[in-house]
Amino acid sequence: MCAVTRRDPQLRLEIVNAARLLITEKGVDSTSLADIARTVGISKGTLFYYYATKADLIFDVTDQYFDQTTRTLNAWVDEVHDALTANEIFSHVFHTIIEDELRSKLHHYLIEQALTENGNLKDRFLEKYQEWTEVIRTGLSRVFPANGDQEVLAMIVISCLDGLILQAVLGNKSIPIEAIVTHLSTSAAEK
Amino acid sequence: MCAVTRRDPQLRLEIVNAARLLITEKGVDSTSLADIARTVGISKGTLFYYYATKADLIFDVTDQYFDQTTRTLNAWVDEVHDALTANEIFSHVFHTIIEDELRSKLHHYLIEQALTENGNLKDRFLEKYQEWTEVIRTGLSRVFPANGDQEVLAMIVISCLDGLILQAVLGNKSIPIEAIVTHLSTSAAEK
Amino acid sequence: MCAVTRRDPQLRLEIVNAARLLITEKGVDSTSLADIARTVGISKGTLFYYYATKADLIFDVTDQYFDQTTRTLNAWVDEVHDALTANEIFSHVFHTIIEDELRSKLHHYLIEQALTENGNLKDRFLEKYQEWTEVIRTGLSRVFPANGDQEVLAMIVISCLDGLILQAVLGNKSIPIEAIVTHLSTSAAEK
Amino acid sequence: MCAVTRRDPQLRLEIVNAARLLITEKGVDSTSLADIARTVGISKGTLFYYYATKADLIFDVTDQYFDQTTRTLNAWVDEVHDALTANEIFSHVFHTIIEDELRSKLHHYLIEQALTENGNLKDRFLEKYQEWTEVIRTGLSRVFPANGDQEVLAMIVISCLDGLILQAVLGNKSIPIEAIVTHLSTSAAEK
DNA sequence: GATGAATGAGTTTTCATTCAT
DNA sequence: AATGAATGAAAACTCATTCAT
Repeated sequence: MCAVTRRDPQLRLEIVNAARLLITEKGVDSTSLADIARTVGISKGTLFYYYATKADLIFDVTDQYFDQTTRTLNAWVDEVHDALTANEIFSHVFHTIIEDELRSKLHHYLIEQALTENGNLKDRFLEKYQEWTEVIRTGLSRVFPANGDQEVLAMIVISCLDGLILQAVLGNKSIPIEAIVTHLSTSAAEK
Repeated sequence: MCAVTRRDPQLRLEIVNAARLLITEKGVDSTSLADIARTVGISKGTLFYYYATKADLIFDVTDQYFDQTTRTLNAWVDEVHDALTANEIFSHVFHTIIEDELRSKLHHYLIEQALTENGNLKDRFLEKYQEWTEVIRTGLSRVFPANGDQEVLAMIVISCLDGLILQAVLGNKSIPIEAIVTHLSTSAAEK
Repeated sequence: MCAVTRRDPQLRLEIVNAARLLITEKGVDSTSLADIARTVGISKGTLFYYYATKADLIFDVTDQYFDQTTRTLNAWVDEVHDALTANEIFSHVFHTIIEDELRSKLHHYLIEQALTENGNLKDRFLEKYQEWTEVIRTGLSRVFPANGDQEVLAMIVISCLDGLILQAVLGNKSIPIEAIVTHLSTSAAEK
Repeated sequence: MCAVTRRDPQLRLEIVNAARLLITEKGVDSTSLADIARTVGISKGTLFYYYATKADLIFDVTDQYFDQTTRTLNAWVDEVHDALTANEIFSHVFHTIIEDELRSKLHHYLIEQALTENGNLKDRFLEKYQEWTEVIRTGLSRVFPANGDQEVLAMIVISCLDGLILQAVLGNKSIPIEAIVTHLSTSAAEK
């Protein structure tokens, strides 16, 4: 109607949600625009009207994923307070992330897309990784005040998570999350 | 007739190498059999003569990758001896792995393929991860004898490596490898 | 949106007709989708838009053939009345069917396809044969009322027709249709 | 070795047998030369050495089939003597032919091939059909001496057989062979 | 005589994108 | 704004045939 709401934002959201759903199930390459259109219940023509190329749509899916991940991380950090031990926090975060198979798959499918495409998806991912590392660092600073190594520890935490996610997605059912968490939180405290 | 000389092994190797090269550059899905044939300098028919399906070819590429990775890991562990500190060993391994961008890309492209395909690639990856974890654990047991946490530490090391590789592949040029290595080897020693 | 007008029915019909024509000329296996698309004057992509697989298209060609055959048989039976002798009816039917070379070729090509493919084409053919036999039996019951052998005679008629069609398609120009018809109708009357 | 036995006749026979076997199972089009070579245990090169084209091989398969069929028919006719009734003979022949599913399939696959190819297979089939009709006529003349209609009856018998074979191959399990045979032999006798 | 590596023209199928309505 | 019919370029795969050894 008006210039601001060009292209019904509600439908736009539905498209992105459907795309994310299908990508999560099958990966970017195996998800066709016809699939997405069918899932939303619109025609391919309409889909094209909202997203001129598949890359544009993936862009928005990624954006949505980035925002959600960042919000989740921030929510965790906000919840950190004195009553919780480092071990408890780590344990909660590791379990939640590693056991969310759908999210993990999407994560890797989008990274794969970033590596393959020639656009700026790689840069956007890098930027996000820095942002997420910073959020984690902030959280760590509340648990272990006055410890110089927080940035390094944040990177270790994020890397470990990514690596464990990968194994979880591959089907590793016996990841010793508790032991890993204990090791990491102990080493953090001893610093 | 003779099973050993069936289908010129030299050409077979060339095909796998070309496939690995192209996959490393563009990913599995974006690498067509025509691309591979053209790179090797053979016809698509000949490629089919050597590999009846794309999956067969990917299988061998993966096999080759698995073998090389395992050999590299074993070589490192064999080199571990008293004169080296844990820090030195970790540093060497992390630098070598993280900075090998080609290998890292291939690693992720193959994992992506494992997640998407319906075959047994996931199982093969899982098996390899267990094997690699065990190799690392053996190495750690030489550096930190009589330490019960070696298995967990091995998983942390591998996960960290995977996570850092991912960021490296995405283009993160400022990974504080030394600091991370120091943190990990210190925490390992303190246990 | 509307199910009825989905995919221009006119073009759909043109495709089936072209497919039937080409199959009649060359058989199912020797008729490529590219041939059909070229004959209709559309792209292979458009052909796919109307028929996602070759099997789907063959299905419709077969359906059309079944319907036409059944209609023709029913029309004949409807025309049976007292003024006609059994010999006249048989003669008309045998001449019409045996001399329609195109129809006969299509018949055998489709049966061949039924024998080779793993789908349900065999079952559909069997069902149709039962239906056709029943139609013939109904016709016979009008010519030879109160004769218990009508079912057997119907099978003999259909089998004879199939066998003669086969020879006609192979090029036998001297099938003694009249003599055969006389023999069959006489034997039927004598029962 | 010598000019007469060029190309080991034994191997040639093995090739034809293997080809017939595979064609009987899957049809001509779905049987590749590689399949045949593999079944015989020779290379595709050797196969090509014996049969320069696939058509040549099919030619010999057909020849063999023609010879066997003619021999079988002749054997039946030779066995006809006074002690047997027409009904007994018909019954034996119909059962034997209709229930030999493999032979029936081969029969239709080869006819299909005759209709499709541009060679002289059609003519050869026609010739054989005339020969077979003549053999049957000879047999009938022993059972029903001094009956002018033997040629027509022979055609009816052959056509009926072809038609019934077709339905048998399609999977019709309830062909009333006895009733059909009785009808045919009675009508023959009444003439 | 026999081999099997190599080929290329062919097949069916897929799908992002375009565009007239 | 929305549609869906149409496209073309590409994909993986098949296989009869050729030919150097």
